[in-house]
Amino acid sequence: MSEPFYITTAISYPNGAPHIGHAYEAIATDAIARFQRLMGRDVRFQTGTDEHGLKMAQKAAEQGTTPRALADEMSQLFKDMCDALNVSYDVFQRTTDEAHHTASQAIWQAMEANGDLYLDRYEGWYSVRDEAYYDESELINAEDSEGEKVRLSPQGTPVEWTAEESWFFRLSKYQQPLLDLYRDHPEFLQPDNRRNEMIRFVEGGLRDLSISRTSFDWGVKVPGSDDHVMYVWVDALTNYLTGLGYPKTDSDFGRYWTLDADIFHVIGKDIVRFHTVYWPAFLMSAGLPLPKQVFGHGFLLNRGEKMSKSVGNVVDPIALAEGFGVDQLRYFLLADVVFGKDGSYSAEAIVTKTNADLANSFGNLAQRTLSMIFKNMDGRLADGYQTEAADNELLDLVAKATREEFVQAFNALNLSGAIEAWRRAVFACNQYVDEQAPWALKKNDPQRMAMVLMTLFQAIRDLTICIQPIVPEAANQLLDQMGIDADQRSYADLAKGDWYQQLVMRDWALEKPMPIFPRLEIPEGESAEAGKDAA
RNA sequence: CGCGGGAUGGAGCAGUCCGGUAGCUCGUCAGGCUCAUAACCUGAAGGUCGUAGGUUCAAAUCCUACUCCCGCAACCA
Repeated sequence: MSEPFYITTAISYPNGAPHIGHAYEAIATDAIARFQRLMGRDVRFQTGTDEHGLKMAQKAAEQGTTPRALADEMSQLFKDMCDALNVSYDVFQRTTDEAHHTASQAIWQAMEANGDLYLDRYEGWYSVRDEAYYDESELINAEDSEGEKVRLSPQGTPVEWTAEESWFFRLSKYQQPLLDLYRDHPEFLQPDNRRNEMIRFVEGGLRDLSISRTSFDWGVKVPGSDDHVMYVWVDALTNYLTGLGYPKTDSDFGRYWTLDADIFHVIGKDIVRFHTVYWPAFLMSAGLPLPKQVFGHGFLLNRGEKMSKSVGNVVDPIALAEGFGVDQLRYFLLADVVFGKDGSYSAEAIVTKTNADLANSFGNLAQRTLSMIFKNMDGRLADGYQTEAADNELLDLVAKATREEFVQAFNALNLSGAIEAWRRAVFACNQYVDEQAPWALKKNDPQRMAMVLMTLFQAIRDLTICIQPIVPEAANQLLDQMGIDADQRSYADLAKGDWYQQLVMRDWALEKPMPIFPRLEIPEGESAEAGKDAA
């Protein structure tokens, strides 16, 4: 059996509809999962929703519904989004599932058995209106209507010194083990700048963490303390174990969550602390293996501005996918945004990028090639294929790009770099078409024309297999058109050459080719705005 | 001294860790081709790589100071 590879997105907090950022994370993680499958790994891919906590309870109260009903409704939206975007998850884990409560309580008890939990009082500045504690340093000094000095929360609500009984986790105990982890395993937290941030944070000292609440009850009950629910992050992080069957060891948990397994969390840069400080500390405490890598990706900005509901620039990812195409959206986000950095998107950027790369360069390359084969060779592949130097050069270049450059960049999580390597190979193919001018050969050297078209057919097959993780749907369609068997599309198959002869032997014939990437138009209004920006 | 990110041809970006002819896309201009999705190919113009110093034979890249922009400041990907 092939090597296990466990990859997850963060679970989304569904107190609002999914936005482009959720879509970005799901798509990026999906691309990596698909890539690893094509590399022959036994991939387990999980995503889901984190449905507990105060905000969900508040939101439900506002809407006059129950937290459970709200969670059901909102969670479904996230699942629908993943499905709409071709996200190939194996498990969609909800934290309200019964099994998840069991798992969370199990890890709690494991931490408790290790002596890392204790009951104490949590004291701090509490805002009743926000239902949240604030640090002294966050408070704002102000005066009330009578001119009395008062302290306000960052949201401008009154705060009072409050004490609440709470369970604590001995996070302080794990300061050095965590620093050792960052030092000995720099790959644990990527990109590097995020790791440096965390090292600085941990070096600054870790306080024990309050990990239970008594002020509301929408959460996982603390074992033995029925009036306490777990701090949402304790239960949220545990979802990565739940979906594998933890605490049962004879489950997938025993296969994917082991000391030497690849365990990979893809998360947003805002929650790096939870995944690289709290999570490994919890796992160490519970005596469980740690993830191999946590990757904090960047945020997407709408035309360079942060998305916000008040500005009204929050975009529904499903609407984007419907407007521009799922593969187009995926391609844009993965090719145009450097993985790990913030990126910017806009309708015209998506249209420009995907038209240039997918429709004009790659789609048109496939279309012009397949059309010529269809029209001039009855859609059949030439038997007795004889190459010349130029053909070999092109095929070598494509092989190098798809089997080496793309794979190396992808393994290094340089997704845009991988796509860049692929794109350069596409350019080389178009260049080759121009130099060889098969339409001219058609008149004076049909033999040679056939060889040129066969060279292109092979190059396109390689390019299409290569790009599957990014644009799975279109790649499948094209490979279908080209007669490539579904079980001959892995990266291992790239190095094999017998597929061509197989097609010849079975007298396979191409049908009239259909363009896979139509050109897109910039929507009305968007282009006007672009003009305004330029002026 | 709160923390972090950014400043590279008209626009958007890569390159900065590991100094050595400044790269990509879009846009513009000129030419070629006509197989193809008004697509493709070639060439050109356009940058003192935020500012000022420093190290070096050599700095976008290392060091120092400064300016401007943008995020964050314990639960928003």
